[in-house]
Amino acid sequence: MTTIADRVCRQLAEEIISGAIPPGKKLEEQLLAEKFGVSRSPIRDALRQLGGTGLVDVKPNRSVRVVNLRVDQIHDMYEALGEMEALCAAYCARRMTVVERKRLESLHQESEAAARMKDKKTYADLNDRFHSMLHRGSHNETLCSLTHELRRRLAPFRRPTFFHGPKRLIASWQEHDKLVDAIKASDPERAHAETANHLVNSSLNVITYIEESRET
Amino acid sequence: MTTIADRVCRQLAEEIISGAIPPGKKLEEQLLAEKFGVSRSPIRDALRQLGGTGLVDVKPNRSVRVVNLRVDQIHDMYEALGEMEALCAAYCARRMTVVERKRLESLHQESEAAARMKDKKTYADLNDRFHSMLHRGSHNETLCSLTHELRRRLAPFRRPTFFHGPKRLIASWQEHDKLVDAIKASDPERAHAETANHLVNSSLNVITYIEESRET
DNA sequence: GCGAATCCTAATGTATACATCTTGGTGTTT
DNA sequence: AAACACCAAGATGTATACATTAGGATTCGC
Repeated sequence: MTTIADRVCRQLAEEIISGAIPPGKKLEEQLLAEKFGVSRSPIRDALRQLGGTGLVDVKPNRSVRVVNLRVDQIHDMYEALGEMEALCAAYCARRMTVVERKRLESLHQESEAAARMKDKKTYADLNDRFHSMLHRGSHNETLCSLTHELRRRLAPFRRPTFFHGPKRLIASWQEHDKLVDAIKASDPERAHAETANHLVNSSLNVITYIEESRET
Repeated sequence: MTTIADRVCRQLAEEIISGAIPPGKKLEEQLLAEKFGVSRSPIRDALRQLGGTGLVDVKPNRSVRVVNLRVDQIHDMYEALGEMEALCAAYCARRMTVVERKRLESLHQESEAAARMKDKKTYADLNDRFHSMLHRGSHNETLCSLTHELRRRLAPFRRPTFFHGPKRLIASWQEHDKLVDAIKASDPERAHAETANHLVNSSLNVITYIEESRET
Protein backbone atom coordinates (compact mmCIF):
# COMPACT_ATOMS: atom_id res chain seq x y z
CA MET A 1 0.00 0.00 0.00
CA THR A 2 1.05 3.53 -0.65
CA THR A 3 1.65 5.92 2.21
CA ILE A 4 0.01 9.31 2.75
CA ALA A 5 3.36 11.05 2.51
CA ASP A 6 3.95 9.52 -0.93
CA ARG A 7 0.60 10.64 -2.23
CA VAL A 8 1.12 14.15 -0.88
CA CYS A 9 4.60 14.27 -2.38
CA ARG A 10 3.41 13.18 -5.80
CA GLN A 11 0.47 15.53 -5.83
CA LEU A 12 2.52 18.52 -4.72
CA ALA A 13 5.09 17.72 -7.39
CA GLU A 14 2.39 17.62 -10.03
CA GLU A 15 0.86 20.86 -8.87
CA ILE A 16 4.23 22.57 -8.89
CA ILE A 17 5.10 21.28 -12.35
CA SER A 18 1.71 22.19 -13.76
CA GLY A 19 1.97 25.65 -12.28
CA ALA A 20 -1.03 25.24 -9.99
CA ILE A 21 1.36 26.13 -7.18
CA PRO A 22 3.51 28.98 -8.50
CA PRO A 23 7.27 29.46 -7.94
CA GLY A 24 8.08 31.23 -4.70
CA LYS A 25 4.93 30.03 -2.95
CA LYS A 26 5.31 29.11 0.69
CA LEU A 27 4.29 25.56 1.56
CA GLU A 28 3.22 25.83 5.18
CA GLU A 29 2.87 22.52 6.94
CA GLN A 30 -0.28 23.36 8.86
CA LEU A 31 -2.10 24.61 5.76
CA LEU A 32 -1.10 21.56 3.74
CA ALA A 33 -2.15 19.32 6.61
CA GLU A 34 -5.61 20.86 6.54
CA LYS A 35 -5.75 20.81 2.75
CA PHE A 36 -5.05 17.08 2.69
CA GLY A 37 -6.96 16.36 5.89
CA VAL A 38 -4.05 14.75 7.68
CA SER A 39 -1.58 15.64 10.41
CA ARG A 40 1.70 17.44 9.94
CA SER A 41 3.80 14.27 10.16
CA PRO A 42 3.21 12.87 6.68
CA ILE A 43 3.33 16.41 5.31
CA ARG A 44 6.83 16.85 6.70
CA ASP A 45 7.91 13.54 5.21
CA ALA A 46 6.52 14.58 1.86
CA LEU A 47 8.24 17.97 1.94
CA ARG A 48 11.63 16.43 2.73
CA GLN A 49 11.22 13.99 -0.11
CA LEU A 50 10.22 16.84 -2.39
CA GLY A 51 13.37 18.65 -1.35
CA GLY A 52 15.43 15.94 -3.00
CA THR A 53 13.78 16.56 -6.34
CA GLY A 54 14.92 20.17 -6.48
CA LEU A 55 11.38 21.40 -6.96
CA VAL A 56 11.30 23.09 -3.57
CA ASP A 57 13.75 24.91 -1.38
CA VAL A 58 14.00 23.65 2.17
CA LYS A 59 15.91 25.65 4.76
CA PRO A 60 15.93 25.12 8.51
CA ASN A 61 13.33 26.97 10.52
CA ARG A 62 11.59 28.52 7.61
CA SER A 63 8.78 27.47 5.37
CA VAL A 64 9.54 25.24 2.45
CA ARG A 65 9.17 27.24 -0.74
CA VAL A 66 8.64 26.31 -4.34
CA VAL A 67 11.91 27.17 -6.04
CA ASN A 68 11.92 30.47 -7.83
CA LEU A 69 14.85 30.54 -10.19
CA ARG A 70 16.61 33.66 -11.33
CA VAL A 71 17.12 34.09 -15.05
CA ASP A 72 20.81 33.28 -14.82
CA GLN A 73 19.99 30.06 -13.00
CA ILE A 74 17.51 29.08 -15.68
CA HIS A 75 20.18 29.76 -18.26
CA ASP A 76 22.56 27.58 -16.29
CA MET A 77 20.12 24.72 -16.02
CA TYR A 78 19.19 24.88 -19.66
CA GLU A 79 22.81 24.73 -20.65
CA ALA A 80 23.26 21.58 -18.58
CA LEU A 81 19.97 20.12 -19.78
CA GLY A 82 20.97 20.78 -23.37
CA GLU A 83 24.17 18.84 -22.92
CA MET A 84 22.44 15.97 -21.23
CA GLU A 85 19.57 15.66 -23.67
CA ALA A 86 22.06 15.85 -26.50
CA LEU A 87 23.93 13.00 -24.84
CA CYS A 88 20.70 11.02 -24.59
CA ALA A 89 19.99 11.65 -28.24
CA ALA A 90 23.44 10.48 -29.28
CA TYR A 91 22.94 7.29 -27.29
CA CYS A 92 19.51 6.89 -28.85
CA ALA A 93 21.08 6.99 -32.30
CA ARG A 94 23.38 4.16 -31.25
CA ARG A 95 21.15 2.05 -29.05
CA MET A 96 17.47 2.47 -29.73
CA THR A 97 15.81 -0.73 -30.81
CA VAL A 98 13.84 -0.92 -34.00
CA VAL A 99 10.63 -0.83 -32.02
CA GLU A 100 11.73 2.24 -30.09
CA ARG A 101 12.62 4.07 -33.28
CA LYS A 102 9.25 3.22 -34.75
CA ARG A 103 7.46 4.47 -31.67
CA LEU A 104 9.42 7.70 -31.62
CA GLU A 105 8.61 8.25 -35.27
CA SER A 106 4.97 7.50 -34.67
CA LEU A 107 4.75 9.92 -31.75
CA HIS A 108 6.52 12.51 -33.83
CA GLN A 109 4.00 12.15 -36.64
CA GLU A 110 1.17 12.44 -34.17
CA SER A 111 2.59 15.70 -32.90
CA GLU A 112 2.78 17.16 -36.39
CA ALA A 113 -0.98 17.37 -36.47
CA ALA A 114 -1.07 19.16 -33.12
CA ALA A 115 1.59 21.58 -34.28
CA ARG A 116 -0.24 22.42 -37.50
CA MET A 117 -3.50 22.93 -35.68
CA LYS A 118 -1.69 25.10 -33.16
CA ASP A 119 -3.08 22.91 -30.41
CA LYS A 120 -0.59 23.98 -27.77
CA LYS A 121 -1.97 21.85 -24.98
CA THR A 122 -1.83 18.63 -26.95
CA TYR A 123 1.55 19.50 -28.41
CA ALA A 124 2.94 20.26 -24.94
CA ASP A 125 1.87 16.82 -23.79
CA LEU A 126 3.25 15.06 -26.84
CA ASN A 127 6.44 17.09 -26.51
CA ASP A 128 6.92 15.83 -22.96
CA ARG A 129 6.41 12.26 -24.10
CA PHE A 130 8.81 12.81 -26.97
CA HIS A 131 11.57 13.95 -24.66
CA SER A 132 10.83 11.15 -22.20
CA MET A 133 11.33 8.68 -25.02
CA LEU A 134 14.69 10.25 -25.74
CA HIS A 135 15.71 9.83 -22.13
CA ARG A 136 14.68 6.20 -21.98
CA GLY A 137 16.10 5.48 -25.41
CA SER A 138 19.58 6.18 -24.12
CA HIS A 139 19.42 2.78 -22.46
CA ASN A 140 21.25 4.21 -19.50
CA GLU A 141 19.03 4.33 -16.45
CA THR A 142 21.20 6.85 -14.62
CA LEU A 143 21.46 9.29 -17.49
CA CYS A 144 17.77 8.82 -18.18
CA SER A 145 16.58 9.63 -14.68
CA LEU A 146 19.00 12.50 -14.13
CA THR A 147 17.97 14.13 -17.37
CA HIS A 148 14.31 13.49 -16.76
CA GLU A 149 14.46 15.03 -13.31
CA LEU A 150 16.37 18.05 -14.50
CA ARG A 151 13.75 18.60 -17.14
CA ARG A 152 11.03 18.41 -14.49
CA ARG A 153 12.78 21.07 -12.44
CA LEU A 154 12.51 23.45 -15.37
CA ALA A 155 8.90 22.59 -16.08
CA PRO A 156 7.37 25.27 -13.83
CA PHE A 157 9.22 27.89 -15.86
CA ARG A 158 8.69 26.33 -19.25
CA ARG A 159 4.99 25.73 -18.74
CA PRO A 160 3.63 29.29 -18.60
CA THR A 161 5.86 30.43 -21.44
CA PHE A 162 4.99 27.38 -23.41
CA PHE A 163 5.56 27.97 -27.05
CA HIS A 164 5.58 31.64 -26.76
CA GLY A 165 5.44 33.48 -30.02
CA PRO A 166 3.52 32.47 -33.10
CA LYS A 167 6.05 30.37 -34.97
CA ARG A 168 7.68 28.49 -32.13
CA LEU A 169 5.30 25.54 -32.30
CA ILE A 170 6.17 24.71 -35.88
CA ALA A 171 9.84 25.54 -35.36
CA SER A 172 9.98 23.13 -32.44
CA TRP A 173 8.44 20.38 -34.51
CA GLN A 174 10.89 21.00 -37.35
CA GLU A 175 13.80 20.72 -34.92
CA HIS A 176 12.38 17.45 -33.65
CA ASP A 177 12.08 16.34 -37.22
CA LYS A 178 15.77 16.79 -37.89
CA LEU A 179 16.55 14.93 -34.69
CA VAL A 180 14.30 12.02 -35.57
CA ASP A 181 15.95 11.85 -38.95
CA ALA A 182 19.39 11.66 -37.37
CA ILE A 183 18.28 8.89 -35.02
CA LYS A 184 16.72 6.95 -37.86
CA ALA A 185 20.04 7.26 -39.68
CA SER A 186 21.85 6.08 -36.53
CA ASP A 187 24.00 9.18 -36.65
CA PRO A 188 25.02 10.09 -33.08
CA GLU A 189 26.90 13.27 -33.98
CA ARG A 190 23.99 14.72 -35.89
CA ALA A 191 21.52 13.64 -33.22
CA HIS A 192 23.70 15.34 -30.63
CA ALA A 193 24.00 18.55 -32.61
CA GLU A 194 20.31 18.78 -33.49
CA THR A 195 19.27 18.20 -29.90
CA ALA A 196 21.72 20.77 -28.57
CA ASN A 197 20.38 23.26 -31.09
CA HIS A 198 16.79 22.44 -30.19
CA LEU A 199 17.42 23.10 -26.54
CA VAL A 200 19.21 26.36 -27.17
CA ASN A 201 16.17 27.58 -29.07
CA SER A 202 13.87 26.29 -26.40
CA SER A 203 15.94 28.04 -23.76
CA LEU A 204 15.92 31.32 -25.66
CA ASN A 205 12.18 31.11 -25.96
CA VAL A 206 11.68 30.56 -22.24
CA ILE A 207 14.19 33.15 -21.12
CA THR A 208 12.88 35.81 -23.48
CA TYR A 209 9.38 35.30 -22.17
CA ILE A 210 10.45 35.38 -18.55
CA GLU A 211 12.54 38.50 -18.95
CA GLU A 212 9.62 40.24 -20.59
CA SER A 213 7.17 39.24 -17.92
CA ARG A 214 9.48 40.02 -15.01
CA GLU A 215 10.56 43.46 -16.11
CA THR A 216 7.07 44.80 -15.87
CA MET B 1 21.40 27.41 13.94
CA THR B 2 21.56 24.00 12.40
CA THR B 3 18.89 21.42 13.05
CA ILE B 4 19.39 17.94 14.47
CA ALA B 5 18.02 16.38 11.30
CA ASP B 6 20.64 18.20 9.23
CA ARG B 7 23.48 17.02 11.42
CA VAL B 8 22.22 13.45 11.35
CA CYS B 9 21.79 13.60 7.59
CA ARG B 10 25.30 14.90 7.02
CA GLN B 11 26.89 12.42 9.38
CA LEU B 12 25.04 9.45 7.91
CA ALA B 13 26.04 10.56 4.42
CA GLU B 14 29.66 10.74 5.49
CA GLU B 15 29.56 7.35 7.13
CA ILE B 16 27.99 5.81 4.06
CA ILE B 17 30.49 7.41 1.72
CA SER B 18 33.43 6.45 3.89
CA GLY B 19 32.18 2.89 4.13
CA ALA B 20 31.65 3.00 7.89
CA ILE B 21 28.09 2.00 7.12
CA PRO B 22 28.26 -0.64 4.39
CA PRO B 23 25.94 -0.98 1.36
CA GLY B 24 22.81 -2.95 2.12
CA LYS B 25 22.80 -2.03 5.80
CA LYS B 26 19.41 -1.37 7.33
CA LEU B 27 19.02 2.04 8.91
CA GLU B 28 16.40 1.46 11.60
CA GLU B 29 14.92 4.61 13.03
CA GLN B 30 14.84 3.49 16.63
CA LEU B 31 18.48 2.38 16.60
CA LEU B 32 19.61 5.61 14.98
CA ALA B 33 17.54 7.59 17.47
CA GLU B 34 19.39 5.89 20.32
CA LYS B 35 22.75 6.23 18.57
CA PHE B 36 22.28 9.98 18.24
CA GLY B 37 20.44 10.37 21.51
CA VAL B 38 17.36 11.97 20.00
CA SER B 39 13.82 10.99 19.13
CA ARG B 40 12.67 9.37 15.90
CA SER B 41 11.30 12.62 14.45
CA PRO B 42 14.56 14.25 13.36
CA ILE B 43 15.84 10.83 12.30
CA ARG B 44 12.93 10.44 9.93
CA ASP B 45 13.52 13.90 8.51
CA ALA B 46 17.17 13.06 7.99
CA LEU B 47 16.40 9.77 6.26
CA ARG B 48 13.96 11.38 3.83
CA GLN B 49 16.54 14.02 2.98
CA LEU B 50 19.12 11.30 2.49
CA GLY B 51 16.73 9.57 0.14
CA GLY B 52 17.03 12.48 -2.25
CA THR B 53 20.78 12.04 -2.51
CA GLY B 54 20.48 8.50 -3.83
CA LEU B 55 22.71 7.16 -1.10
CA VAL B 56 19.88 5.23 0.50
CA ASP B 57 16.84 3.37 -0.69
CA VAL B 58 13.59 4.35 0.93
CA LYS B 59 10.49 2.25 0.37
CA PRO B 60 7.19 2.49 2.22
CA ASN B 61 6.83 0.38 5.32
CA ARG B 62 10.29 -1.04 5.27
CA SER B 63 13.58 0.05 6.73
CA VAL B 64 15.62 2.55 4.81
CA ARG B 65 18.67 0.77 3.42
CA VAL B 66 22.02 1.94 2.19
CA VAL B 67 21.90 1.37 -1.56
CA ASN B 68 23.60 -1.79 -2.70
CA LEU B 69 24.20 -1.55 -6.41
CA ARG B 70 24.44 -4.51 -8.72
CA VAL B 71 27.43 -4.62 -11.02
CA ASP B 72 25.37 -3.67 -14.05
CA GLN B 73 24.05 -0.64 -12.19
CA ILE B 74 27.56 0.43 -11.30
CA HIS B 75 28.50 0.06 -14.93
CA ASP B 76 25.53 2.19 -15.87
CA MET B 77 26.37 4.92 -13.39
CA TYR B 78 30.01 5.00 -14.40
CA GLU B 79 29.03 5.37 -18.02
CA ALA B 80 26.88 8.37 -17.14
CA LEU B 81 29.49 9.77 -14.78
CA GLY B 82 32.13 9.44 -17.47
CA GLU B 83 30.06 11.47 -19.88
CA MET B 84 29.33 14.13 -17.31
CA GLU B 85 32.86 14.50 -16.00
CA ALA B 86 34.09 14.64 -19.58
CA LEU B 87 31.60 17.43 -20.15
CA CYS B 88 32.90 19.25 -17.09
CA ALA B 89 36.44 18.87 -18.33
CA ALA B 90 35.56 20.26 -21.73
CA TYR B 91 33.94 23.26 -20.08
CA CYS B 92 36.99 23.63 -17.85
CA ALA B 93 39.20 23.87 -20.91
CA ARG B 94 37.02 26.71 -22.18
CA ARG B 95 36.12 28.54 -19.01
CA MET B 96 38.56 28.02 -16.19
CA THR B 97 40.17 31.23 -15.04
CA VAL B 98 43.92 31.57 -14.90
CA VAL B 99 43.80 31.18 -11.14
CA GLU B 100 41.71 28.02 -11.37
CA ARG B 101 44.11 26.49 -13.86
CA LYS B 102 47.04 27.28 -11.61
CA ARG B 103 45.32 25.73 -8.64
CA LEU B 104 44.44 22.61 -10.55
CA GLU B 105 48.03 22.30 -11.68
CA SER B 106 49.29 22.85 -8.17
CA LEU B 107 46.98 20.21 -6.73
CA HIS B 108 48.00 17.85 -9.48
CA GLN B 109 51.67 18.31 -8.66
CA GLU B 110 50.95 17.72 -5.01
CA SER B 111 49.30 14.42 -5.85
CA GLU B 112 52.30 13.26 -7.86
CA ALA B 113 54.26 12.90 -4.65
CA ALA B 114 51.47 10.85 -3.07
CA ALA B 115 51.27 8.64 -6.13
CA ARG B 116 55.01 7.98 -6.20
CA MET B 117 55.08 7.17 -2.50
CA LYS B 118 52.09 4.90 -2.99
CA ASP B 119 50.29 6.82 -0.27
CA LYS B 120 46.82 5.66 -1.19
CA LYS B 121 45.01 7.49 1.55
CA THR B 122 46.49 10.87 0.69
CA TYR B 123 46.10 10.25 -3.02
CA ALA B 124 42.45 9.30 -2.57
CA ASP B 125 41.83 12.57 -0.81
CA LEU B 126 43.70 14.63 -3.39
CA ASN B 127 41.91 12.73 -6.13
CA ASP B 128 38.54 13.73 -4.69
CA ARG B 129 39.63 17.34 -4.55
CA PHE B 130 40.94 17.12 -8.09
CA HIS B 131 37.62 15.93 -9.43
CA SER B 132 35.73 18.50 -7.37
CA MET B 133 37.83 21.20 -9.00
CA LEU B 134 36.84 19.84 -12.39
CA HIS B 135 33.18 20.03 -11.45
CA ARG B 136 33.42 23.60 -10.21
CA GLY B 137 35.67 24.62 -13.09
CA SER B 138 32.82 23.98 -15.52
CA HIS B 139 31.31 27.24 -14.29
CA ASN B 140 27.91 25.67 -14.55
CA GLU B 141 26.37 25.22 -11.13
CA THR B 142 23.82 22.65 -12.28
CA LEU B 143 26.29 20.47 -14.12
CA CYS B 144 28.70 20.83 -11.22
CA SER B 145 26.31 19.68 -8.53
CA LEU B 146 24.73 16.90 -10.58
CA THR B 147 28.13 15.47 -11.41
CA HIS B 148 29.40 15.91 -7.88
CA GLU B 149 26.40 14.11 -6.43
CA LEU B 150 26.60 11.28 -8.90
CA ARG B 151 30.22 10.82 -7.96
CA ARG B 152 29.27 10.69 -4.30
CA ARG B 153 26.74 7.97 -5.01
CA LEU B 154 29.52 5.81 -6.38
CA ALA B 155 31.89 6.56 -3.53
CA PRO B 156 30.84 3.64 -1.31
CA PHE B 157 31.78 1.27 -4.10
CA ARG B 158 34.91 3.07 -5.20
CA ARG B 159 36.28 3.47 -1.72
CA PRO B 160 37.04 -0.15 -0.73
CA THR B 161 38.43 -0.96 -4.16
CA PHE B 162 40.41 2.18 -4.15
CA PHE B 163 43.30 1.89 -6.51
CA HIS B 164 43.24 -1.79 -6.63
CA GLY B 165 46.22 -3.36 -8.27
CA PRO B 166 49.81 -2.17 -8.05
CA LYS B 167 50.05 0.14 -11.01
CA ARG B 168 46.68 1.84 -10.85
CA LEU B 169 47.88 4.69 -8.65
CA ILE B 170 50.51 5.85 -11.12
CA ALA B 171 48.27 5.13 -14.09
CA SER B 172 45.57 7.31 -12.58
CA TRP B 173 48.01 10.14 -12.08
CA GLN B 174 49.24 9.86 -15.64
CA GLU B 175 45.68 10.06 -16.94
CA HIS B 176 45.14 13.17 -14.81
CA ASP B 177 48.36 14.53 -16.25
CA LYS B 178 47.12 14.30 -19.82
CA LEU B 179 43.87 15.94 -18.76
CA VAL B 180 45.63 18.81 -17.03
CA ASP B 181 47.72 19.31 -20.11
CA ALA B 182 44.64 19.52 -22.31
CA ILE B 183 43.02 22.04 -19.98
CA LYS B 184 46.19 24.13 -19.89
CA ALA B 185 46.12 24.11 -23.68
CA SER B 186 42.44 25.12 -23.62
CA ASP B 187 41.63 22.13 -25.78
CA PRO B 188 38.07 21.01 -24.97
CA GLU B 189 38.04 18.00 -27.27
CA ARG B 190 41.20 16.56 -25.81
CA ALA B 191 40.07 17.34 -22.26
CA HIS B 192 36.83 15.53 -22.99
CA ALA B 193 38.53 12.51 -24.48
CA GLU B 194 41.13 12.19 -21.74
CA THR B 195 38.51 12.43 -19.03
CA ALA B 196 36.26 9.89 -20.67
CA ASN B 197 39.23 7.54 -20.96
CA HIS B 198 40.19 8.13 -17.34
CA LEU B 199 36.74 7.21 -16.13
CA VAL B 200 36.54 4.11 -18.25
CA ASN B 201 39.76 2.90 -16.65
CA SER B 202 38.53 3.88 -13.21
CA SER B 203 35.31 2.03 -13.84
CA LEU B 204 37.10 -1.10 -15.02
CA ASN B 205 39.22 -1.04 -11.91
CA VAL B 206 36.23 -0.80 -9.59
CA ILE B 207 34.11 -3.35 -11.41
CA THR B 208 36.92 -5.86 -11.65
CA TYR B 209 37.52 -5.60 -7.93
CA ILE B 210 33.86 -5.93 -7.07
CA GLU B 211 33.30 -8.91 -9.31
CA GLU B 212 36.26 -10.65 -7.74
CA SER B 213 35.13 -9.97 -4.20
CA ARG B 214 31.50 -10.86 -4.82
CA GLU B 215 32.08 -14.16 -6.58
CA THR B 216 33.70 -15.68 -3.57
C1' DG C 1 10.22 -33.53 5.96
C1' DC C 2 8.44 -29.79 3.34
C1' DG C 3 5.27 -26.20 2.42
C1' DA C 4 1.61 -23.04 3.38
C1' DA C 5 -1.30 -20.55 6.45
C1' DT C 6 -1.39 -18.01 10.67
C1' DC C 7 -0.15 -15.41 14.44
C1' DC C 8 3.17 -12.37 16.95
C1' DT C 9 6.68 -9.16 17.35
C1' DA C 10 8.90 -5.24 15.95
C1' DA C 11 9.39 -1.99 12.78
C1' DT C 12 7.38 2.08 10.21
C1' DG C 13 3.37 5.40 9.52
C1' DT C 14 0.53 8.80 11.68
C1' DA C 15 -1.31 11.93 15.20
C1' DT C 16 -0.66 15.08 18.85
C1' DA C 17 1.69 17.95 22.38
C1' DC C 18 5.38 20.80 23.58
C1' DA C 19 9.83 23.62 22.61
C1' DT C 20 12.15 26.74 19.91
C1' DC C 21 12.90 29.97 16.40
C1' DT C 22 11.38 33.42 12.84
C1' DT C 23 9.24 37.39 11.71
C1' DG C 24 6.42 41.19 11.50
C1' DG C 25 4.57 44.82 14.19
C1' DT C 26 4.81 48.22 17.72
C1' DG C 27 6.74 51.51 20.49
C1' DT C 28 10.56 54.16 21.92
C1' DT C 29 14.59 56.83 21.14
C1' DT C 30 17.54 59.86 18.69
C1' DA D 1 11.15 60.56 10.35
C1' DA D 2 14.30 56.80 10.64
C1' DA D 3 16.32 53.23 13.17
C1' DC D 4 16.65 50.22 16.78
C1' DA D 5 14.91 47.11 20.35
C1' DC D 6 11.53 44.41 22.00
C1' DC D 7 7.48 41.60 22.05
C1' DA D 8 3.80 38.64 20.45
C1' DA D 9 1.85 35.40 17.16
C1' DG D 10 2.61 31.78 14.38
C1' DA D 11 5.62 28.94 12.12
C1' DT D 12 8.94 24.90 12.26
C1' DG D 13 11.68 21.49 15.20
C1' DT D 14 11.37 17.79 18.45
C1' DA D 15 9.38 14.32 21.53
C1' DT D 16 6.03 10.92 22.51
C1' DA D 17 1.91 7.92 21.98
C1' DC D 18 -0.89 5.20 19.13
C1' DA D 19 -2.11 2.66 14.58
C1' DT D 20 -0.79 -0.15 11.03
C1' DT D 21 1.95 -2.95 8.39
C1' DA D 22 5.83 -6.20 7.26
C1' DG D 23 8.30 -10.42 8.05
C1' DG D 24 9.62 -14.02 10.56
C1' DA D 25 8.60 -17.90 13.71
C1' DT D 26 5.46 -21.32 14.73
C1' DT D 27 2.20 -24.62 13.76
C1' DC D 28 -0.73 -27.24 11.08
C1' DG D 29 -1.59 -30.06 7.04
C1' DC D 30 0.05 -33.01 3.56
